[in-house]
Amino acid sequence: MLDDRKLDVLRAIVQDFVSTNEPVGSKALVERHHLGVSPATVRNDMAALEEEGYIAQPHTSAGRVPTDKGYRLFVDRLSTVKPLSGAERRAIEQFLDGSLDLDDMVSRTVRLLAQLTRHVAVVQYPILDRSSVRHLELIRLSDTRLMLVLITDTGRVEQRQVDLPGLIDERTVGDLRARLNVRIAGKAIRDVPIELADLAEAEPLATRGAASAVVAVLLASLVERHEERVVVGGASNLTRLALDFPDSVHPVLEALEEQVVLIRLLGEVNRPTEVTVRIGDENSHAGLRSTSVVSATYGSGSRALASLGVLGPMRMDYPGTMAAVGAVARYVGRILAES
Amino acid sequence: MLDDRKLDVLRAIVQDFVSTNEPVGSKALVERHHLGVSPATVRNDMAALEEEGYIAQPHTSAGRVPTDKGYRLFVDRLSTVKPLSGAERRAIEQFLDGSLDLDDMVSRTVRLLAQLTRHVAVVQYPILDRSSVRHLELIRLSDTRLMLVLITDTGRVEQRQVDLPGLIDERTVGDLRARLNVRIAGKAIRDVPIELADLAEAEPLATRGAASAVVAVLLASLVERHEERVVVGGASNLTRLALDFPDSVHPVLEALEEQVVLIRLLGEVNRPTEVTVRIGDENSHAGLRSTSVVSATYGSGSRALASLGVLGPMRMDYPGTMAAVGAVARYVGRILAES
DNA sequence: ACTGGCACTCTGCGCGGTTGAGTGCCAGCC
DNA sequence: GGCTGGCACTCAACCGCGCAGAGTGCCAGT
Repeated sequence: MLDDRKLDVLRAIVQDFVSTNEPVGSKALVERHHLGVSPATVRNDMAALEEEGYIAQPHTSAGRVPTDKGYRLFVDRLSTVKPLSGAERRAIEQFLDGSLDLDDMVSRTVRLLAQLTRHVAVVQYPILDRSSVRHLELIRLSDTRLMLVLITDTGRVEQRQVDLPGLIDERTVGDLRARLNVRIAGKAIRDVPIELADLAEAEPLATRGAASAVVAVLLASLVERHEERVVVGGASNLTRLALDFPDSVHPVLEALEEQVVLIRLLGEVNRPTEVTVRIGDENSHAGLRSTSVVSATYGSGSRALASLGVLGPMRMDYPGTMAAVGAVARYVGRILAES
Repeated sequence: MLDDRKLDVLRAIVQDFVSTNEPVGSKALVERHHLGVSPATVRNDMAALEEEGYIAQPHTSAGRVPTDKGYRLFVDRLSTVKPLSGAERRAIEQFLDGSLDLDDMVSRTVRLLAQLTRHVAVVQYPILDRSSVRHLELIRLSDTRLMLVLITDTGRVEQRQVDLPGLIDERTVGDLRARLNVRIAGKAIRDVPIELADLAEAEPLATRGAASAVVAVLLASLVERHEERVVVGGASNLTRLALDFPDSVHPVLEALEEQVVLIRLLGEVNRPTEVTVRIGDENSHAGLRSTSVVSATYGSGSRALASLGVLGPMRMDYPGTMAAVGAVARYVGRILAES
């Protein structure tokens, strides 16, 4: 049905359209690519490709444009991974190596991705659920108030204030901190609720109230922060390519401001570590029907922590973008594993 | 030179143009406002206003449009503060009252401002320089590595890792922590360098290396974070009003992605607590020449901590926006003072 | 000092014709 | 059977034109 030459034609159409943003005609095709056949032959192939739904024409007397399905085939079977240039490699290292803390690294990663791909970058913080406890700190703010600081192995820091039912002194705080850390330091976050389930009961009467208040706040914070944080950058790249978005960039920008949408966007990844591409209609959110998302999960070692990626027009340089996203994800993972 | 009626005419022009986004003509003016004079008279006044540079016409045979200078006069002398509606008041309280921590409050504030004003919101974190130390925590990650967590009275948390020159045990960490906190807890951040200048020398020989490493990292983090954090939200409001930006929204979006620009934007505020308006050319950044910025400082008590505001087209509802920004700033300050 | 009237100036819009790129189809050729 | 050159056809984009309408500036009159 689709012989090799037809696939060549599709590949050529995608490449030309990506670089020129104009419907590509049979004549232009044979001129720019050495297909070894005449325009008329290409026209026949194009008719077949259109029949199958890989390309379409905006109007009768115009050239062809790839459809979602066409891009999909291109990404799956017709594109070869484009290795990063040395300069790009170096940029990644230089950009990320000086990171001070997790916040800093995430914001650097966003800027880096946006700059490298010239698209909108989206980076998710390491998911709390998949991290483990490095340390839980209790700080006495007043006689009846503690601050609770949870530090994870991925460098995330969560803090909450706790109002206590009674007075507490510095020494009792120290004891409680020690007992809590014995129980949960090094444990996976998702196991913390189990580990702490019976802590309050085991406490001496004097600290039982304080202990259960602390545990309550801690557990609550682990649950509510299930909504994970996502950072966006490079939004100005949208307006630079405004003409690629038929219904204007407004719905896209709106979608980018909803954390929930972004999390779903990155979360729908199937296979970890691999670079995933979602094209046009494959995105569940209505406002993103004319965009493509290239994402990858990052992690330290074999553990997937969260995802990052970029979002751009369907007309994008898939091989280059996929290479960049993959490389950044790997590098971020490596840095997290080291720290 | 500018009698009362001319000012009335200018006010009417600004109001009409803000609501319709079309050059306003003399006839439409007398119809929509009861000025008590004929179009011809208004035309004479308009000619005078144009002479003085308060209004301009896009082309001959079109109506008039306010200039930067015209908006400025409107804001300074012609507009009356529009009180917030009860619903708006309630929205502010409900939105901000449930804040969990500083991060959460800042992101809520951004969303609130964007929603209330329907413009792009910009919120700055409390400036480190103007906060004081609540507590400095040292956490032993390994034999040669500490994590340093600085908590300010405004709820900011800064963390850094410190590599030590030698081994350290849990107890020594505790001693060092105690001595550090005696020195700096409750002190203004800007005084910390002075307080710690001679700490290492006073330390017992065993911990001197560790102490000076910690102090070095701490001081470095206070200096480098001089670049303060700013959060942006509601960028999709830009594209909603795209036609208000003659040179497209692209340069505006670009400017919004540069922290430095944003910090300058909010930092140029002159008098604290009051709401400040910067119109068109009054903004130093080139990309923001066709925007207006309404900002205010917020603080707890009498101390100004940082600024927040919104950015929108010059054609904006100044009285309403100024009221909203002012109210949010006051409320944020109140919450910070309580916590 | 204000008003009505009038001539003038432009932008925006709709119309029709032209251009050119691109297509589909068909008959002929290898 | 597959490829090619030729040909008629289609349709968006462009251009020039004239018209309508909104708005102005100016002037003479009240």
